[in-house]
Amino acid sequence: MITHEQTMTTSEWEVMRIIWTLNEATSKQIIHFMRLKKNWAPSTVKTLITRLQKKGYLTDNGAPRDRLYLPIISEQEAMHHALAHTIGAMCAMYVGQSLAEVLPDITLSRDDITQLQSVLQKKLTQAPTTVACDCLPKERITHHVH
Amino acid sequence: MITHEQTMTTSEWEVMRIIWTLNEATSKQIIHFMRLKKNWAPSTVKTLITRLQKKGYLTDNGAPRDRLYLPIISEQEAMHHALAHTIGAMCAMYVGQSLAEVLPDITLSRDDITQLQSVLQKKLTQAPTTVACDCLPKERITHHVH
DNA sequence: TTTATTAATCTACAGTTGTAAACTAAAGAT
DNA sequence: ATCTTTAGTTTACAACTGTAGATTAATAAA
Repeated sequence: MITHEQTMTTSEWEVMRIIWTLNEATSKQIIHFMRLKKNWAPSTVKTLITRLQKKGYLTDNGAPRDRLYLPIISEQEAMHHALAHTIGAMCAMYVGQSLAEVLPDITLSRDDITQLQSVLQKKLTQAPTTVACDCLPKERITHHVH
Repeated sequence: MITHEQTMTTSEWEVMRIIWTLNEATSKQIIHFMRLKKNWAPSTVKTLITRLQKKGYLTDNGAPRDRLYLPIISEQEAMHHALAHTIGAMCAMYVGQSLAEVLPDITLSRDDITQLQSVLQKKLTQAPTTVACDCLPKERITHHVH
């Protein structure tokens, strides 16, 4: 099987959150927090770190010991991608509704809200009346000549 | 390894979109559309259908042939879950910003936008000034008595 | 410098996913 | 009633994930 797009798994994501928040971290720190969060064994964390490096999400400062691991992609970038990816896989017709359903359960700051409102306001002028379902691929109609 | 939560994979999701849109479908129809969308072999689609049934996302009308497959969960429900799941795994502090970044690239109808705006307006009164990062688990501080 | 400690690498292994061929059982055609 | 065509069931298999023990290589301690 040819692997297409390299995505972060949920476990890997958890590890990245620690590192993003600390800006850089030793395996010891990561292990510490992941034990608190998920009660993972140290080796589990090590494995995840290695995989994240292979996937190109993480580097390190090359120290032979007490090495520091550093994110290659920022948390905001990663979040942007993840969100765009999730939404991109969905039926365009229901995306707006879905967002409206999910929003009430999300904690947003006053500034977030005004920011979002302004973005929406800008979109309003260009907004179409309806959004069509895009779940079925276009049937390329063949004209049967006879 | 004990499997925790049963999630739909992206490939399974593609299959579900077809069925959701047709309301119910024969394997023939699904195979047809998945060939157009992904150029999958018929058996591939069959496998996915079986897995979706095992995971409880799909049933069928029991016919021994030309069987109809029916979704157990609605597209909107599934989308709601997926979106909540993605957002739930993210740093609370940046969710608002991420949404604001992604919104411009999303097609929303005029109604969607006003709907979203009204939801946001309602949230505004209760909204906090800031949202803290929740990437690190709470360190339970132990008081060392000596 | 020998030893104990700890960090990093290697190996492991079952379950999931992407991808599909082979086989079997209905139903339609002859 | 037999053959052909489909639809459904089994089997396959490599890559990816979750989860972690075993081994080796640096350091710190004795």
